Amino acid sequence: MKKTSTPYHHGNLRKALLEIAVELIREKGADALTIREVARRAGVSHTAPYRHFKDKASLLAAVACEGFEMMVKETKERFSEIAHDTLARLRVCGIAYMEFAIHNPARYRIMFGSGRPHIKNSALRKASEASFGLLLECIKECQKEGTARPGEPMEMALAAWSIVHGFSMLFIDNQIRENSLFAADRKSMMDMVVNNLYTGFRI
Amino acid sequence: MKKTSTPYHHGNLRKALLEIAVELIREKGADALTIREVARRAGVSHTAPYRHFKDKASLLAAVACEGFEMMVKETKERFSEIAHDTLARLRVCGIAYMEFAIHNPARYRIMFGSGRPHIKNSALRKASEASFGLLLECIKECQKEGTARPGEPMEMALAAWSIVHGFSMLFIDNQIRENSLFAADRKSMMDMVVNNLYTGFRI
DNA sequence: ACCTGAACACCGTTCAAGT
DNA sequence: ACCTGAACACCGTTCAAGT
Repeated sequence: MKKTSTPYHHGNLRKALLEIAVELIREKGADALTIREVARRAGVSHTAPYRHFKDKASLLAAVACEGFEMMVKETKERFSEIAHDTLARLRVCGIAYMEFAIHNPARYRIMFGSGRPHIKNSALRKASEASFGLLLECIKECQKEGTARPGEPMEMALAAWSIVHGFSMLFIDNQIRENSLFAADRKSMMDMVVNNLYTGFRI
Repeated sequence: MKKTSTPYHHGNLRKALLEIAVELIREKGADALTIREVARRAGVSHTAPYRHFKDKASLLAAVACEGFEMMVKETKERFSEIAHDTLARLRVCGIAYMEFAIHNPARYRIMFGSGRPHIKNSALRKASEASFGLLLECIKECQKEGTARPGEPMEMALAAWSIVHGFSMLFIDNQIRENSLFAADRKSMMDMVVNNLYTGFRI
């Protein structure tokens, strides 16, 4: 009756822990993410997670890392669905970013979590830079084709990142929705954001 | 030897607790903000704070509230220092916002803290709306004078808020500085942000 | 009114010990 | 290798009791 994986060993505890962590945050908020509760749900002792993650911060870093990878993947999928139009791609870059944040608020908050204790995690850094790189490339392509004004691409990417990140944060923290000052729905608010960045305030 | 305030009663515990809370976050990060540690530093039992704040979230809400009031005050002070130039005021609105965030990162993070548990606090909401109102008025004035393009002011204010909030968050979470992709200093990065919003990406 | 101390039900982390 | 249980030093919150 012995298989390669026994009932005693959990098989893929690491993966299970990550899934449970996200579940937990989604269900009960960031404060409910407790290493002991994750272990409980996994049916494992509260010290078992320490075999897979150095500490709580490392668990959070892993969740964040997955998040950036998901974001990049989703954005690329959208790219392949549209014609090769540089401006459309730039727009998709922003929209996909905000939609990811809004659809995965718990995870997104961890990705940019307070006090960034886990930023020195190198896998996480690499994943986050890949996401930024996508944006940067889009801007450069637009400039090459003449659909965006000339200018330092890095500066423009920073502005673009700021606006989509700012909107996402404000939205998921209910700083916008509950204000009731904004009548518009999600979709049109996201359009507003990218349109305003493209058009600017100048006359 | 009896004065109006005895050594037994603390006098102004509430105020002291708020100050200590900010100190604590600045020194040791958000995780170190513990109601027990605040009480310890105030030289008071760990349950005394509950006389002044319903729970930890209420303490945080009070800290956040003070923050918005400080931000509005600082922005208005800058207004009075410059000529009455609508566009300059709009710019100052953004710069003052980002500078407040960067100079008070701990407090700023609480103001937009994860999971907004205290947003239903009405004093906090009022203070935050006052800050947004300032921005909204600036935009309307610019439109009246023809220094900003026409358009729904609310939408434009949301875009402006998003970009300065996004930049502030990215900066204080070291998502920008440690990237080392950006050679620029604080001051010129903030200029970049407002310039990009004003100019836009269009040709 | 304002403050205290004990108590309760939790945490994260460590470490010797088990299979 | 992987997991457990007890232990340590903490939390937030409640509540009867003191001045």
